[in-house]
Amino acid sequence: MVAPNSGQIGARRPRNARGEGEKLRGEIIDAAFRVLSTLGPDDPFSLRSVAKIAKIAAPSVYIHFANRNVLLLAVLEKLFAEQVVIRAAAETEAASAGGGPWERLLARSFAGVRFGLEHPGHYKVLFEGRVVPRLDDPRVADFGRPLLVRSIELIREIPSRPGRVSDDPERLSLLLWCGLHGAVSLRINKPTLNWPDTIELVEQITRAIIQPKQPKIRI
Amino acid sequence: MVAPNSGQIGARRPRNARGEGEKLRGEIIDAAFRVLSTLGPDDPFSLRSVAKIAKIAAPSVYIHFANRNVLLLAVLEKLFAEQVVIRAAAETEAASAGGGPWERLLARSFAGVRFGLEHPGHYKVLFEGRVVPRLDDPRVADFGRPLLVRSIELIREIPSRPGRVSDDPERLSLLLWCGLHGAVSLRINKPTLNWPDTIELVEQITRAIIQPKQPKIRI
DNA sequence: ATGTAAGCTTATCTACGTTAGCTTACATAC
DNA sequence: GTATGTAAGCTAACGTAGATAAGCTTACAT
Repeated sequence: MVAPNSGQIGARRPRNARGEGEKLRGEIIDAAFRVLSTLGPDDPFSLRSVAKIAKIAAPSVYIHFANRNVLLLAVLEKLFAEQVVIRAAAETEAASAGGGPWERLLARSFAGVRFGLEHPGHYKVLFEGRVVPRLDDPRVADFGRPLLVRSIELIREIPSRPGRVSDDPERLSLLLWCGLHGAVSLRINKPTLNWPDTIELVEQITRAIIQPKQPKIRI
Repeated sequence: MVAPNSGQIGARRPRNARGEGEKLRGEIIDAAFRVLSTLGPDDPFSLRSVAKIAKIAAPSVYIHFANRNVLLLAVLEKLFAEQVVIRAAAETEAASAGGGPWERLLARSFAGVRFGLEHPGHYKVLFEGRVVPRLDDPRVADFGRPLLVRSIELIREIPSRPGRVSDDPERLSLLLWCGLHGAVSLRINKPTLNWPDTIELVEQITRAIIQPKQPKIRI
């Protein structure tokens, strides 16, 4: 007879009460979430590592998810939903501190960048196509698009100096995303470059693209 | 008895002549190069796939490379060296067409971006940390830094309008890299966004960061 | 004819996704 | 209070793929 929870040293996880089996579903998603956050830049995402974190046997994942890809899709949804919340919270905070559209946009930008630097594993999954579910679920391609929408609205409200490279808020928002994403991605992937302070970096990128009338910043 | 070149359908590769065994080394690197270029965003880079492309048996790789990581390092070196050449060629072309520093910088930017869009597999290896050799070779961290140096020099020579977000050419070059890298990376990873023409994208990003006196562009 | 360079086969150990079917313990019925 | 159905999660096993070690085969230069 082999020890339970094959391959583990730790304690067996207490079984959920009868009728509460669905709890495990959430615990598995949480475990997958944690696995993704600690994944090296080139490590595979395995179901078995998820099971280990969740302290369950690998096949128990199949009780709640048809296969690895379905689990992955669920985690991706959670990750993107979290992004929406994080940025909205940052914007709300800036607004309640009296910030106008420029300050709010900056707050959103900074929140996104800070998240990426603090959670490179998740950032890579979200925006670098790291760990893709091999499903042709149409949702996958459009995850993340909502993040752009709010940015367009804010840009529309920001009074600008002359010298913007485009008059189209949608274009500006795309350019801004390019700059910010590039900053996070490069900083993660080329950490030995001569990186300035994050706030300064975000402000310079956002200012270069948006060219707001406002002069300096706090946040 | 099993067929030679285990697992292959194709013909056996002609053996190198005596004394020319080193040729295989180059062929293996080339094969690895090709494997990387066709790798999906989340596929593992395997020695066996390299061997298959090189039409040799997997263990034959060990004749020339101590292990998978050493091979990877060799391919990375080749990839980065190629980048230097590609950009230098673009700059030279712009220069011989009478371009000044602004046109040369744009040419370099465009060459880098176009490369990324045409070779996303390689781009991800170069700049997104996709497939990392698990070696603490100090060279790995600093691969790519030389690409920045030339950009700094050019920026120093470009007359600018007022309104730059920084006076420091080194900083500007970093910001520019962020913008361009972000554009390539996002375009690869979020292809369903509303992407403009590549030249326009590159020009807008470069112009926003550098704020050159020059008005419009051709290339 | 033979030594040796060039590349091959075989084999081992590890890890993965996934299937099949088993164990355990609680809630209810008697 | 004992039996039992079933929910919850487990073990065992299969087939695939990977990195790598050990040693074998083949054909050319001498």
